[in-house]
Amino acid sequence: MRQSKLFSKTRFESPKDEVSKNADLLIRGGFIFKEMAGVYSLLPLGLRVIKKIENIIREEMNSIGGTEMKTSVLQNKEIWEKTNRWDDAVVDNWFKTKLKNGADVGLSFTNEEAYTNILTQYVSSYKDLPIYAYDFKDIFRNETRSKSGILRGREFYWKALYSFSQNETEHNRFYEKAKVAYEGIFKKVGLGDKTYITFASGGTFSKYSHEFQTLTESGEDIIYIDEAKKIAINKEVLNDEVLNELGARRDTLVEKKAIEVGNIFTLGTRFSDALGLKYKDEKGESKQVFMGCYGIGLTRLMGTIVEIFGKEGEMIWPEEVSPFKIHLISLAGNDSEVEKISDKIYKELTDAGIEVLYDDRDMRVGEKFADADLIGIPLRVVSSKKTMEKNCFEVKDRKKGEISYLSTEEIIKKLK
RNA sequence: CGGAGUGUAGUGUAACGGUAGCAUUAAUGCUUUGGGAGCAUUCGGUCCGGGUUCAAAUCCCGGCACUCCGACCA
Repeated sequence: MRQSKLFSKTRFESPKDEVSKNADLLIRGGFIFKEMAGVYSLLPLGLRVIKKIENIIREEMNSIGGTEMKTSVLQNKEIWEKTNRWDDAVVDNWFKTKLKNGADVGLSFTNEEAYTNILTQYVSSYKDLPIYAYDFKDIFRNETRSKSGILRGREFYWKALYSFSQNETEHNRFYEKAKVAYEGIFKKVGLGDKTYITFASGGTFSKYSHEFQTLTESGEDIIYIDEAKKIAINKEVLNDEVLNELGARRDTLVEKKAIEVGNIFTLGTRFSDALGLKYKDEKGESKQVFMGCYGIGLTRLMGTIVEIFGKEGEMIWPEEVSPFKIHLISLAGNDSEVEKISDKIYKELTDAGIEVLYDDRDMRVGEKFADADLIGIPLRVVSSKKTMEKNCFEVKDRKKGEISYLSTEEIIKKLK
């Protein structure tokens, strides 16, 4: 993409109404636009990052048997009354509205009811199970206080997968697979070494749920890490009994702040009971479907990546989620020869299937480099009179801080 | 929802109750071109509603919005 066609502009100064690093850098880089507290639009660059994350998650979900679909945002009150989650006294962060005919509808704050209800139509035999269905969706939560930029918004984008199994044994097998898939996701988006699988409170059907917590000072959660076991325990469930059970010792635990970037938990039959999701087993006996839930907030994940990799006035995206692979900067000035060469490498890289943000604007170097620092693409390629004379391009690995001089072919090779 | 703070141009900031200024952006021209360049000209603003006053960005009341701390986070 030619940067001259990118309508978003970087900002020299921090917005005065944001304190969190993620919102500061994402707004300054032109990734998001603040609509109101806790509500942000995704600009072209931000959407590209989200799509990258989305594809990473999609691949992992599909690899463990997930089937993608899309549930509606408008929700039917009757369904939620059956699970006792319509009443504001029970769930206080609903956004609710009315149809013209006066009927109440809600905007999805989660998806258990929708999936369970849909599947009552389609599941009748043990042969229909298991089912692993998921969607990417805008979710609405009427938080009393949104905070920390895009980490806790009133409207956000998430992935939720629901597993429907014949029984707990079958459920547990998938649950363990989901854990591995989640680890793969966080590794791929660049958070692997800072993200810990964390024991958290479970609910009716299991002792624990598992959260994926990424260590950072800007986190809201307190967790206790056992570095040797590579696990963590959420402060909310930490007690002697739990320590005993997990074989951990208090004196080896380290207290850390973290952001919950994902969670998986066992739902059991709570929703299938309430909504009548049953199947007939081999003997013709009626059984309740056993459920699990697996969530990741994509917008929160993007914010977390910025918290981890952002510095003052500078961002370096992990390669897998970077909006483009290469930031090509042309320092042509008035030199039409340099411009020709810049256009040429842009075309060659693009033709090779590489995503390039091409800074073809007529601006000074300082400004172009400052923009590149904010936009955060990890690989920067400069085309200038200097590089033209050397018959190559300057390639900077921004993460390592290394500069090399390569031909177009060598750059393509480097990215393959 | 409780507490604290803040609302001035697209952005960031000044102004004792007395001419709304500076920087940046944008526009035009000339110069400049490897880290937010220089000169000149131009455009653009006091959150909303009420009150006090000869006079309100400034004081008072109400509303709205935003930030932070706490509570909450299925």
